Amino acid sequence: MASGSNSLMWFRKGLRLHDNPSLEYAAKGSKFLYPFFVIDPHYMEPDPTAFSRGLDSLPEGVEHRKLCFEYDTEPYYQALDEKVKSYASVAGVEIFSPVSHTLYNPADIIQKFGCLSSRYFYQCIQEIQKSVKKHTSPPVSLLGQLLWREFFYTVAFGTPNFDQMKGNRICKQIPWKNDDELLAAWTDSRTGFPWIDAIMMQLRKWGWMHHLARHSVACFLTRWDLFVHWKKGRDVFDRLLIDSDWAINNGNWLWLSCSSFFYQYNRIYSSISFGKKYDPAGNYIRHFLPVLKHMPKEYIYEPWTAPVSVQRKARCTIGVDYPKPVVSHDSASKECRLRLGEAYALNKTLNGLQNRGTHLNMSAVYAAFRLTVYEDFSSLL
DNA sequence: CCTTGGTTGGGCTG
DNA sequence: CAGCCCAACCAAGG
Repeated sequence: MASGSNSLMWFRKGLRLHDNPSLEYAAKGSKFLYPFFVIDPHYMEPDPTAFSRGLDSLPEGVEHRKLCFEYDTEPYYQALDEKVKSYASVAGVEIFSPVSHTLYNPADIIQKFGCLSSRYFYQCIQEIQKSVKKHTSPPVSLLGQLLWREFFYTVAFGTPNFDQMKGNRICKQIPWKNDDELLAAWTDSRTGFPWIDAIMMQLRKWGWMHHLARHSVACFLTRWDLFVHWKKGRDVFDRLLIDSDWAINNGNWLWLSCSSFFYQYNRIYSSISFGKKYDPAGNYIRHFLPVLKHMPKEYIYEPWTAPVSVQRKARCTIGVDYPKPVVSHDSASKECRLRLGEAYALNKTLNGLQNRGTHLNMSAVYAAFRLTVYEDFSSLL
């Protein structure tokens, strides 16, 4: 590109200066670089049909030779990029859009727009591991979490209708309930199961919770108790999580609902014993559900079992101050297992016709990981 | 064999 | 004897 030309740098998700090949390319040989960011309704209200101001807002008045932005595999951006390809050919603008290495990192930088490069983060982890004697390994380690990102990005991009049940060839077809009241109880922390309600409260208050907490509420909403469609929970997470990521969110809901990747539906996150294992005193529940603050720890995970005298002393009457369980756990979970068993049997007969189960193993994850050529970026440090 | 379960019962420690 | 850790078993689809 001859010097003296102008470049447009279109920031979408990756708002960062480090490891940003499109920004680097936009700056190279340009007389003027025009960075711009469009406030897109899609950011506020994820909706594939939402009106986008993306293209209408390209800065005018200046002749541009290059338009640079991060390539994005999410369907919303794929559709948008189609329009950009026609705009570019009319205007005679060169497009440069390398694959995204954006990482959503709410822990340190509270925002949604990926100020951290996954490749840079990978290098940081490598450096830290060199300096310590013992560390965990993939798949459960921090590095493992990066592998999952690459895996879900790869599968999501290669699977039509990845965010749907129907027409998604790796997704089990399961007759989920369409129960808006159960969904609302789950969303609004009114299920009567403190471990579940506390987690959903943290989601609404902080926009973030531990991933095993996410597993707990996803398991509860779908295959273990409420039998509500995983897409409904996916939408709530997508709207409320500050680190929401299309491929990872959908991938995990497919996983946790036993619709794909993982199928051992008898293996569950108990809404009572799972939290108790790590927090026997129930301090997490007390923090996010202050109404249960004075409930003795013997009852905090199952307050409906507390004698009335105990409830009165704790100033929390179940059914008045805090809801009774929205379902009877024993019969609800039994019903769920029955329905899943039937659905699985039916899916077996469908296999080969339309639905193909996907089995996950670590070698597939590593294969996806290698595609990202993280190793080439040691110079970033 | 598999990303991160639940339950039980034995054995150890204080 | 209480509290804790760990192994074994459970029930499973791809």
